[in-house]
Amino acid sequence: MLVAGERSPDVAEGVPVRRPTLHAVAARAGVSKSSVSRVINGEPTVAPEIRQIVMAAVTELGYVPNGAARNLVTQKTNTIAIIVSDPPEGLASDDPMFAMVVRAASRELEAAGKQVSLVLAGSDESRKRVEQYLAAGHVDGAMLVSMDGADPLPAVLARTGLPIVSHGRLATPGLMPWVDNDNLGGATKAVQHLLDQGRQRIATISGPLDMTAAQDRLTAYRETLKDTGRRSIVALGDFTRISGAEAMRQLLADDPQLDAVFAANDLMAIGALRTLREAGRRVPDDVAVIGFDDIEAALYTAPALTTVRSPMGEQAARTTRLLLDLIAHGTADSVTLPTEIVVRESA
Amino acid sequence: MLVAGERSPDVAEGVPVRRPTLHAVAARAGVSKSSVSRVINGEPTVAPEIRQIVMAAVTELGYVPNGAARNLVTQKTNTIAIIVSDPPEGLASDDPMFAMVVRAASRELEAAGKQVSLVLAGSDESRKRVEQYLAAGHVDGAMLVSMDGADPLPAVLARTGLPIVSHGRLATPGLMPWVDNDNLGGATKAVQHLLDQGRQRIATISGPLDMTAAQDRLTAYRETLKDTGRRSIVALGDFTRISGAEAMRQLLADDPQLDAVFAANDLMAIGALRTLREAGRRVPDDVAVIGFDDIEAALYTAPALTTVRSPMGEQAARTTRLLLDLIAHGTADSVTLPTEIVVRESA
DNA sequence: TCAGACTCAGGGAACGTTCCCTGACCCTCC
DNA sequence: GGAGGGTCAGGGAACGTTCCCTGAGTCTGA
Repeated sequence: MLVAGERSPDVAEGVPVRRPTLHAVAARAGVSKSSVSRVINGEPTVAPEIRQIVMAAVTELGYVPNGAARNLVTQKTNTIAIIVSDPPEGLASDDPMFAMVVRAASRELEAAGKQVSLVLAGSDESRKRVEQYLAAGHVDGAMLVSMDGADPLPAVLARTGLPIVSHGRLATPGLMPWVDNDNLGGATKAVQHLLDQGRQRIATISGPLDMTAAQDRLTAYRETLKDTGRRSIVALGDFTRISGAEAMRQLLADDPQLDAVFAANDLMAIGALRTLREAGRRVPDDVAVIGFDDIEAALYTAPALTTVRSPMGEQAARTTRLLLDLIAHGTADSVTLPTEIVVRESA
Repeated sequence: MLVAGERSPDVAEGVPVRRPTLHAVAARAGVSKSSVSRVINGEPTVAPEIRQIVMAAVTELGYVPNGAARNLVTQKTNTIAIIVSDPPEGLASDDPMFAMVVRAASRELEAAGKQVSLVLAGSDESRKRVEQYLAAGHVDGAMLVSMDGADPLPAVLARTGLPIVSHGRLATPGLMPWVDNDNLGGATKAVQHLLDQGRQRIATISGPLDMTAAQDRLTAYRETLKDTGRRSIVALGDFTRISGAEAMRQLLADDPQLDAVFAANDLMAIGALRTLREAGRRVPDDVAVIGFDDIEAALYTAPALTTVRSPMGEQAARTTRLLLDLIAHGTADSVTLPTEIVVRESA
């Protein structure tokens, strides 16, 4: 019942309503706040009848423990930061990798009862903020996503002493555990597939070379070709569709006779496909195209894209579990996941 | 200088190092913690020399204020929740909308000095957790993304009294402010474009009808066609590529004579394109295809997709600012953003 | 029957801030 | 010269939990 002048705790009208505290529940139930705390936290050493009385008071008042107070006293937050290096405005903002990774990691963390704090590390000042944020004890651990080699952030964050892992191997080894794909193996398979088809002039569209994934894929391309005495034909992209389209134009200008392209990711392969279509080259008859990642869109290109499957969702999930392990046991081992080739129409 | 036996505060080796507190800084600087607090928070009523001494102690000790303690006493967290309804495992996990919206919103929040808490609301139990999470005072406000009409979450959360806004209009009006596209207008333009081309049998692939965006787009399709005396040909999708491909198959079976399709989003249009190609229909000669959203991938289909541009990034940014307004002023007005048609090759 | 162990509730000190309030000190002006 | 006002530092009470410790009460076994 509401007495005149009282406010229903459910209704907020402008004035913020103070939520009930442990103390209020204790008073309502006629027990100490220690007992209420014990009930809330499911401790066994509490009499069934008291538990029942307390539970009744809890539901009656709609009590929910205050997070900040809890965090303060327990010195943990139950929160994990996902730190994504944010490209300058506009670049690859619909990146399927972002969606897959963030989503898969969030699911895994949710399942482990952790909350997710998403941090975009873009400008230099925001990097400073990230460091402060972690140091402020807002999170129990962090997961780095798609850091490039030039980025000082991993080293800085590693020094905080907080448990941190990386999604993808870092340029600087030993800083923290990571989970990566077998980029070397996957790219080798891709190029080998083109060779097996009898392709003679095999070009590649590389990713940004400050990222280890791009480096590895380029290295494997070069090594594999070298063994056959063929020369490398390389154009540089940045993992976006448009950079793939542009790089393909350049490749066609550099070597009009090329008959195959290995793009370091599917997005760039999709861009390359468009350029080839505009240039009147048939795929795969005139030019074979192979990508990397096997994103869902690869199934819907015309022709459907042959590519290397890298299990992005699983990589994210494994990275998450790696972090949880690190938090729980203080140690965790890096993992490399296998990749496999998926042959469709484009090569 | 480190005395033997001491630990550098920078280095953590197994044992977690306690970070310095306000108290420690005060002791180091030889002032009270009140003064340190004032310096940290940039209050003007502090003598320059004291400020300097304190700042020196702060940098020397590497002090960063503890977030939990701050949140506890100030009753605010500087954190905003982005609550995304998470589809059952696997469904549209590379959704470009997810990436765009989360990214744009995060950028805007970052710029406003807010932290982002990403919450995936999937199963029923996780919904319960979301409610508890908000009630626990972990965030100052929340933004709902792509809630379907059947979802009880918006109503439940609205009752917490916390400032909440919705990205996209909700099925239940009046619950909270929102920012939406002009779906009605955009879909009308799309269908009108097909009519203007002289298309006779215009079908549509609808989105999931428990979402207002899908409803609006379908309604506009129906209304626009009704005026011309044509009959509606509708297949149901769920906004994913594969559902678009499947729906297209069904449409072709239902009416082999159709000469145009309006897909309620680009992803489904992309799926439809594939089915049409497999069925040997030429686009746009035999069948015109038009999508909705103008995602980046629409530029890379063959043929390039004609579509309706809905400014997803701006919608997310506006939704974010709406929330910040709501928090600051206690009130905010819903917004509808204009849409425009983008004519490419497919229609 | 009584000591000792065991069970379980309550009191109260932390956790690390912010912020109100008091009061020291200096300056100005009558 | 002293009252009054203004500036600015320090003390300490919150904020809402957890968790250690004490102690009341019950049970067991000699």
